[in-house]
Amino acid sequence: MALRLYDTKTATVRDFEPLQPGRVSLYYCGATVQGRPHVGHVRSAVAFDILVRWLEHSGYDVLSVRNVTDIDDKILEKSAASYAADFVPDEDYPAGEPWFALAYRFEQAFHEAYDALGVRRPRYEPRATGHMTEMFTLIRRLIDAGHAYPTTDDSGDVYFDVRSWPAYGELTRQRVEDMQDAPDADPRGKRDPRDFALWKGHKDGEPESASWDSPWGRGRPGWHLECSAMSTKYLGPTFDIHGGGLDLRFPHHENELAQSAAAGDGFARYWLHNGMVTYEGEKMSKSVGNTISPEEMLASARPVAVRYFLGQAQYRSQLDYRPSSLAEAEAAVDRIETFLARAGEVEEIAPGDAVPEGFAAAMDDDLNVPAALAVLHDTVRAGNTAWDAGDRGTAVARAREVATMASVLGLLDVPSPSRAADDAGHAALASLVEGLLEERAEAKAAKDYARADAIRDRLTAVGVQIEDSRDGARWSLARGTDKEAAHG
RNA sequence: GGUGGGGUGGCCGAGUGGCGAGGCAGCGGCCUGCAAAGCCGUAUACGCGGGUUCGAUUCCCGUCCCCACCUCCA
Repeated sequence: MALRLYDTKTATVRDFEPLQPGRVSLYYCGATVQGRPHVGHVRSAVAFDILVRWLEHSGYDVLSVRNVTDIDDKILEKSAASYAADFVPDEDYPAGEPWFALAYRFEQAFHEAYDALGVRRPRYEPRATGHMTEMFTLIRRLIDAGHAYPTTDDSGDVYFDVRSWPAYGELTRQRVEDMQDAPDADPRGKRDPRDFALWKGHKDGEPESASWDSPWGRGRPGWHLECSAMSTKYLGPTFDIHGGGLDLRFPHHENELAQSAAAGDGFARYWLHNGMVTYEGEKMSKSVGNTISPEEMLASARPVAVRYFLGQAQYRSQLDYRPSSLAEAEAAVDRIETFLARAGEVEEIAPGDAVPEGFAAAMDDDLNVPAALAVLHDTVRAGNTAWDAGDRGTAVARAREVATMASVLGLLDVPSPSRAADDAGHAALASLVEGLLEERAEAKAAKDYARADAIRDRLTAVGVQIEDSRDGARWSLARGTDKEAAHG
C-alpha cells in the first residue's frame, strides 16, 4: 500500500507519487516571528514533523524547507511601539527594541518550542530578509509576463495583477467576483482591490534598516513573495508538497500559487493543510482569554505528553484542547512507557524498521494517526498479555514494534529535561529509594505489612511510585504532576 | 454573499451500507497481604426530519447548529 494524501487543491485524497523516485521535496510555512509561539504553531510543526518521519520511515529522502518571515508589518509595528513614550514594557516586549532584534529573539523562541517537543529541524530554514535578489528576480519575471505592475503613483509599490491571471482562486475554488472586499482595504495604486503587494515602497517613519534598494525603488517585500522565491531556490520550480495551516490557504497560499504559476513555475504538486486548535470548541483568542501557550502546556505536563496531545488527532481535524486533555495524554503515554520499561528489563528496546501492517496502512491513509495509535495501543496490550503469561520473547518483540511506532510519531525523541538535567541527583535518589525498598522487602518477608505500607506511603507522598512484581519492587517518579520537569 | 470542513457513547477521537477503532474516565472481575501496574468483562453512540435499501451512523434530499477562510494569522 502506498501513501495517499489529501490535496487541498483538488480536494481529493490522491496517491502520493514524488517528482523524483525516492525523494520528496517539502516546503511548509513557518512563523512570522512577531511574538511568542502559540499552540497552533506547534501543532502545525508537529503535524509536518510526523509527515517527514513517516516519509523517511517509508524510505524517502526528504528535503524539507520551512521559512522564517522576519520582516512584515506586525514586526515593524511592534518594534515601533516599543520606542513610543507611553510604551509599557512586559516580559515579551522590552522597550526600544529594533525590529530585527525582535524578530531574531522570537525566531529563537520558536526553536525552543519546537526543540522541546522533539520537532526536528527542517533541512533549511531560510529567512525572508536573506532573499531579496531572488524576490527581485521573481517580480521581474512577473512584470515581464504582464502579471505585475509598479504603481503609477509615487508609492513605490508593485502589485500582482489578479485580473491578468484567470486561474486566480483555483486553490480555494473561489471566483474573484465572489470575494468579499476587505472593509478597510486601501486601494492605493491598485488596479483591482484584490491585487496584492509583491513589493511595498518604503514609507516615511519606517526604519531605514527595514528597506532595501530594488529596481522599483527602496522598500520591502510583500508577505507572499518570499515563499514563492525561497521554495523555488531550494526545491526548484516544481516540488512535491507545500504545507501550512488551514488559515493560510487564503490569501497566502492562493497568492503564492498565482505568483509562481503566472511566472511559469509548476510550484507545489500537493497542498497539505493542518486544522486549527480550539479551546473547548472555541477559537483561542486573547480577547476572550481562552488561550494556552506551549509554555503553559509544558509547565503542566511532560513534553512527551504535550507532543502526544498535539499529534493525536488526524492533522486535518480541528484539535480541541480542554483542561483535562494533557492529563489524558499523560495517562496514554504512561501506558506506553510502562510497557516499554517492562520489556526493557529483559533487553534493551530500540526502534527498528518493522511496524505492524495496520499501523502502516493507517499512516499511508493520509496520516491517520488516531487509527495508527489504536494499533500501537493494541500492540501494547498484546505485549502486556504476553508478559503476564511469562512469554518474554513475545513481549520484547511487541515492545520493539511499539518503540518503532512511537519513534515514527516522534514520541521517543522528545527531550526529557528533568532526568538528563541532573544525573547525579537522580543517582543519589535511586540509592535512597532502593535502600528503602530493601527495608520494605524485609518487612514484607516478615509479614510486617504495617511497616511495609508505611515505607510505601512515605515514598508515594514524595512522588515515588511503587509497583510490586514477582521479581521485586519497581519504582518510578510519579508523572502527571511531574515536579521534576516543572519549569521554574 | 462566496468557499471549505464538521456535528459519533461521560470526555477526546477514528471509521464503516450489515460482525459497535483506540485512549481517558466509570463500573464489575482476575492477580496482589493490601495497593499499584497489568489483564478480562462492561455502554439501547452516531444533530433532527424524510427518502433509497432486506438493512443507514455510513448513500440521497431537506433542515438546525458549529467551525474555518474571504483582513494579519499555524
